[in-house]
Amino acid sequence: MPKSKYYAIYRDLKQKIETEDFPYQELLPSENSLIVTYDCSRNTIRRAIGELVRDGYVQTLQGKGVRNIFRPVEQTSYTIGGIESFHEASARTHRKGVTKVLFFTELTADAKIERRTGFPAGTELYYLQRLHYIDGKPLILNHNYFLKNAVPGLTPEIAERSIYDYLEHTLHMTIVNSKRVVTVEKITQIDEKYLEMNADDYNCLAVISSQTFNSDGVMFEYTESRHRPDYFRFQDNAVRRQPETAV
Amino acid sequence: MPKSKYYAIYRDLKQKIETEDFPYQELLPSENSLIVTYDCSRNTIRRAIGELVRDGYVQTLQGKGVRNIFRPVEQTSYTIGGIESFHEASARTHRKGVTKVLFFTELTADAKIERRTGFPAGTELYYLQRLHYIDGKPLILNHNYFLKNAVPGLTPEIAERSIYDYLEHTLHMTIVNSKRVVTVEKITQIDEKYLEMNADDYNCLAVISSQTFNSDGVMFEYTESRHRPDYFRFQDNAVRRQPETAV
DNA sequence: GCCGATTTGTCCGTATGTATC
DNA sequence: CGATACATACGGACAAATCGG
Repeated sequence: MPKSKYYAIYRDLKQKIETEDFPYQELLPSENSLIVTYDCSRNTIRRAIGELVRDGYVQTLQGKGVRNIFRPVEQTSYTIGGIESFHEASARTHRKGVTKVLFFTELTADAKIERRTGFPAGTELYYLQRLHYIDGKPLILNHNYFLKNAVPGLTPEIAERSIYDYLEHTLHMTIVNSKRVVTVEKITQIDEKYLEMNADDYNCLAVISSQTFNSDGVMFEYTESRHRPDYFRFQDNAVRRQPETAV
Repeated sequence: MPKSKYYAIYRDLKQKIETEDFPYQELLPSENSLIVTYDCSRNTIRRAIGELVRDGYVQTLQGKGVRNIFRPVEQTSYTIGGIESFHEASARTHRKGVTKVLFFTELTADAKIERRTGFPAGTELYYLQRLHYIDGKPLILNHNYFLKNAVPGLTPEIAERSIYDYLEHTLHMTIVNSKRVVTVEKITQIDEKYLEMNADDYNCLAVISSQTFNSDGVMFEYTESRHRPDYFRFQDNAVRRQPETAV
C-alpha cells in the first residue's frame, strides 16, 4: 500500500469528492489553500490532483481552478488503468466472488500457442481454465497461461484462492504492468456450457486478452477473460490533448 | 499542440523507442545522463518518462533503471487514454476515413433520452446518425447527441467533415475529458443494414458510450459508437498499484 | 553481511509563464 | 491593469532499492 504523502492526500480528496464534501460542478479549494490544509508543497498537491484527473473525478482549468465532475456510477464495471485480481475486484465492489478451477495442466507452447499468447514455442507453461462466479452467477471464463519457471509450485488449490496473492506474498514477485486488448468474439460451446448462455440469444462475448509483466521485464502471464456480454462493462476516462495537427 | 519541454522530450524518447534506438528489454540511459542529453532538470525528465509508463512503453524499477518493453502492435486499435476524432484517428493510422451523415435533426430530450444520455428532459439537442467508413468499409455507426446551445450552428455539412474541428477552431470550445463505457449489445436492424452485417453471423456489436465535457464543465455531447465486432479492438496498458489490503 | 555507488521515488522551495476574472 | 489560479521548469535534499566489491 503506497503510504506516501501525495497518495494520502489523493485518497482524502477522493473520499471528500465521493461523499460530496465538495459539491458537484463547483471548484475545489485552490492549490494554495490545499497547501495550507495539508501542510505540504505545491508539487505534492499537484500530484494528488493529477491522479484525480486521470480518474475522471475533476478537471483542471488554468486560471480558474479545479472542478469536481464526479458522478457515482454502477460498480459492476471493470475500471481501466489499474490491475486488479478477481478477488480484489469483488471485495472492492462488495460482491461475493467465487472461483472454480475447471482444468489444470502443464504443457509446452507450440506454434499455435505462440501466435495466440506471445510465449515462444517450447516454453513450459501452466494452463488453466477457471470460472468466476459473482453473486452466484457464472460470469467470466478465464484461460490462463503462466510461465512455469516464473510461477513455480502453482497448484489447483492456489488457483482456487488467489494466484496474485500467491505471486506477491509467497513468491515475492512484483507485478508491474499489463497490456490489455478488448475484443468481441464468437461464443464457443465451452463458453455456452459454463457461462450458461444460449447461442440463440447472444452469440458473442467480450474478451479481454492481457499480457502481464513482472519487475524482471518478463511476461509471466497471458490471460484471456471471456465475459458474459449482458454483464460486461468496461470504464474509461479520456483526457483531451491538443492534436499535433492543430494550428 | 503541447510545445512544452517535457513533451518534446517525451516525443523524442518515444520515437527512439519505436525505432529501436533503445533496444527492447534493455535499460534506457539513466535519468542523470538524460538530464545532460536534454539539458533540463530531473523533474522534466521524470515527467516525460511518466508518460511513457502510462503508454506501456517502459517500466521503471527503483534502484535499477527504466526498461524498454515496447512491442509494435496492430494499428487498427483504438487506444485508450486520449480523445481523438474519427478523422484524427484515421490520419494517425494512415487509413482513408470517410464520414456519411445518415440523419440530422433537432429534438428535445424526453424521459427516455434522459435515461440513456444523461441530458435532462427538456434539453434542446442536435441528434445525428453518422456512418464512418475505413478504407471503404462501413465499420462504425455513430449516434450523436449535441447540446444545442453549446454547439450553435451545426449543419450536416460540418458533421460530414469534422465536428471537433468546428468546435475547437470555429467555436473555440475547449474539449477537456470524456467518460467512456464499453459494452456489448445486440445488433439492431439499423446496424445490420448500414454496417453490412448479417445477424446469422455476429448478432452483437461493441458499443462505446461516451459523455464528453468542455472547460465550462458542461457535458455537451453524448455519443454511442456502434462498432462491427470483427474490426473492433480497444487497447489499454494497466499499471499495478499495491493493493490497499497488502501486508 | 556490510558498505558505497548508482538509480529511481518522494518532497520541498522558488521562479516564471499563461489564462481567467 | 492587477490579483488569482493553474502550468512549466529548475535545483536541492533525502529515502529506498539494486548491485558490485
